[in-house]
Amino acid sequence: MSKSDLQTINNILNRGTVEVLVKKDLEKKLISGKKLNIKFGIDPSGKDLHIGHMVPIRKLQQFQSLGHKIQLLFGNFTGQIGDPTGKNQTRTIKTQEELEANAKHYLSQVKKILDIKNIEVVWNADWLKKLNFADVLNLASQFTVSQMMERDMFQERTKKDEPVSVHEFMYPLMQGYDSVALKADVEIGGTDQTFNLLAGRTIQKAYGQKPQDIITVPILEGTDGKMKMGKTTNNYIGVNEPANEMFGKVMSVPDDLIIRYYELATTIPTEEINEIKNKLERGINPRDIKMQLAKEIISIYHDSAAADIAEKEFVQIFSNKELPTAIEVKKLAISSGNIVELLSVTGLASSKSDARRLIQGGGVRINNEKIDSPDLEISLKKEVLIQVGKRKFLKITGSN
RNA sequence: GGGUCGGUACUCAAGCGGUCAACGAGGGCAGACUGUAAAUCUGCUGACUUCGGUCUACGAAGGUUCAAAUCCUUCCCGGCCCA
Repeated sequence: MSKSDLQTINNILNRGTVEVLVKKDLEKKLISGKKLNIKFGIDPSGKDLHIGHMVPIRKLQQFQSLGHKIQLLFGNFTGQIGDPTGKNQTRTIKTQEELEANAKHYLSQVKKILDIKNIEVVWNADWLKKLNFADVLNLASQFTVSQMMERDMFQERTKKDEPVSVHEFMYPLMQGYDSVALKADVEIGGTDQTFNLLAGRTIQKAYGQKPQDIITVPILEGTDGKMKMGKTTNNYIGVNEPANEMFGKVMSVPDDLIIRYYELATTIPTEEINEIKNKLERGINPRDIKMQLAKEIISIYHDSAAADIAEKEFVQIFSNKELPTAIEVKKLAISSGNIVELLSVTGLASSKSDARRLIQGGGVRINNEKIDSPDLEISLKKEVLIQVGKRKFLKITGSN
């Protein structure tokens, strides 16, 4: 076993993990060099991923680099029920084509980190839909109601007088049975998955298998630094976002999250991160460190050239308060128009009322001059530059 | 099945016949300051408007009333307690 392999094993077990159960067991397995089945479950809803989603993916990549088998499991069966982690909405059943498109979309995003040619993609409906009621009862008999209710989320919901449906108890059973079907040696998930991951161990034992080890990884906080990264909270950095967007978003992350982002969202070695930590403690401007971080992240999802350009652009717009190099140009089929109308049709404001509010709040500039009247008529004979807030720029030209 | 409490905007949460597009808080957006950090301060936060208003919204559908988020009826959904 090479030195770098040992390094990777150390990373697997210690970097960016919350819990590793059973750590000694897993360590032994890893050092033995035996090929392991590494399971990771995905909800096939076809969403766009953000760098928070990539935290466990990065962990998978570490396993992959040691030659272990990555089993990406699309929960097309479980997806119909919905993990109680989210809101208890009845999911619409998706067609086969939709599911496949979603999986493709998913893989196209994780391939920036994972070698997707070398993974096994599986669908849990393949085995779950074959189970009959007796099988389900057998699975259910592995747990007591109190054990189920121990799950923190159920506790919370009960405390808040929110409903918990019986079928939600089935979710960990199914996920656990998935581990049986895959003969998983290790399963990875966010800390919110701990219960489900542990259920896998119980159920594997019931089926006479050696229980999987589990690794839980942190849920990355979003750019607001408070809530977990997500689309609904609008605090995410999407992996498919343009480099400039990424740069700005990383810069808006609160200072005290810099190290966490380094640990969870980059491949910078731990020793270097410690150096950065030292620098911060010695009072270096966190802004400069954050710029490094932004470039680091962009290099992963774009490349280092794009990262440099994004940095220049950022300095230009926000430090020097100059215009961006490239501004989108929109052509309209009119020769002039009311400013409120223009803001609304170009999407710079979500409605005419919104446009009026923005103008009254002093957030709109035309050709670099602040305007204050919503009745302004704008001639489009020449190209007009509209700026809304600090970061929305648009050039409009008319029909003649 | 019985009892009881409840369902209000992105979230929490007031309001309990007119002054309610709906108090307040959080979030969001914009402005000042700044490092697009934090903290702080200010304004805005349903849509349309000839800026007079108009329309749509307080679980759903009906009804009472000049007037309903507020009262009545039925229905749907949920919590808790009892069985």
